[in-house]
Amino acid sequence: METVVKKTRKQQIEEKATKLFRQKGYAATSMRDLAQVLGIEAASLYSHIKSKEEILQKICFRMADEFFDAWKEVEMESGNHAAKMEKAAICYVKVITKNTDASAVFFHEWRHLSEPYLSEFLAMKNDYEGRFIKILRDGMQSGEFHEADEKFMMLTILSSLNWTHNWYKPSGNLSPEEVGSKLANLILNGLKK
Amino acid sequence: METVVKKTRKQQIEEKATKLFRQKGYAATSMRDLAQVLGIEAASLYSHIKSKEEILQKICFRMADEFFDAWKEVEMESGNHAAKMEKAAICYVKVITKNTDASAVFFHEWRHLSEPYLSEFLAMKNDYEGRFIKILRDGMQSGEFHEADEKFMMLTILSSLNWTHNWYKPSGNLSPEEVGSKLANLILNGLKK
DNA sequence: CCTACCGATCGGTAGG
DNA sequence: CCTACCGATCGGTAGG
Repeated sequence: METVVKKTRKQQIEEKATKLFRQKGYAATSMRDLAQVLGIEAASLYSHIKSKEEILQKICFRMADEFFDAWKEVEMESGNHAAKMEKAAICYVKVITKNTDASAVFFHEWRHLSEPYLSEFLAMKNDYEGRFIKILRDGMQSGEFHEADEKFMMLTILSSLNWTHNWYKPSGNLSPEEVGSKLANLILNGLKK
Repeated sequence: METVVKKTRKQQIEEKATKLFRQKGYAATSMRDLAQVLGIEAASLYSHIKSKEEILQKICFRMADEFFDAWKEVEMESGNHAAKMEKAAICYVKVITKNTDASAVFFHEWRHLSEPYLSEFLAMKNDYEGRFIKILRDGMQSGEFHEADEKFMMLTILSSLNWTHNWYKPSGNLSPEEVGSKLANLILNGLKK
């Protein structure tokens, strides 16, 4: 049923590297490990990529791009702040669940980026966190949300959303939308009846 | 005001290693890095420790022990399930905030443990998660909590609690108890008024 | 705790 | 994409 897309060697390298970086961590994954998975010699990798770190950069910045793309949909949400937060959670979780391997690398291995990529990455992260904070602040000002420390709230919410990369199984019975919606519901309404 | 405790060389090694493992990751930290921070030669480390991994084992299992110790206090809580969950959150967060460096290593670097330590570690993690699930299940059965997937709830709650290692500053104006209590409140009652 | 050193492995290049 | 190889660095040991 799926359209078979011919993958370039470079795409194959990035895909296998993503899996390995997730499993073993970036630093503990050698180019020889990667080559072996692809059935070629380590030296041959360098016909397609410039360096080990280049692969990490691709993974991290592609994920960042996807998160920013997803936000466009959030901006179209015209409901109240709770609806905006739910929409943000759903869009965010959709990006994560679409590629849990790349997400894991994105969340855990970015610190191995060298400058200036590291600074750029952190700036993007900060920007994104600010967007969540804005929803929280607006919702508090309008009286819709409880008053509380915005940053504390943002960190707590994002940690719940981020963690989905670690347990979401595309083969399970929850769609990305359902996961995002359920998470938003728990965050907004709480556990207690 | 603090009591000055004489630290053994071994303790100093473990302390500095914890900081480095957190900053750079376990795999990317070399024994020469560690020796340099201590002002000695890398070879000299081996008079005090058996191997690099032994340090990681100590960090991970000491944290695990502290989490289990903390649970004893949770068991003494005799209130309703919401009170039990709050108590569990507070005790858990207290352990994390007491040592954010070791917690970061505990949460991120355990996968570099070799067998049989890895299996033992995962078994303990599973045990601990089960304790949270039990509170959730009991609270649902008693009608105190909303019905929902227990595992999903547990993962969401724990991810919020775990993430405190990443932003808690002992120098800030929130005590560990306050952080745990606020997190529990957000989880139990939600963001919405 | 040091000097001296080990074999293994690392990311990457030259040249085909 | 391969063979052949580079200098650097790794965790760790021997012997003092």
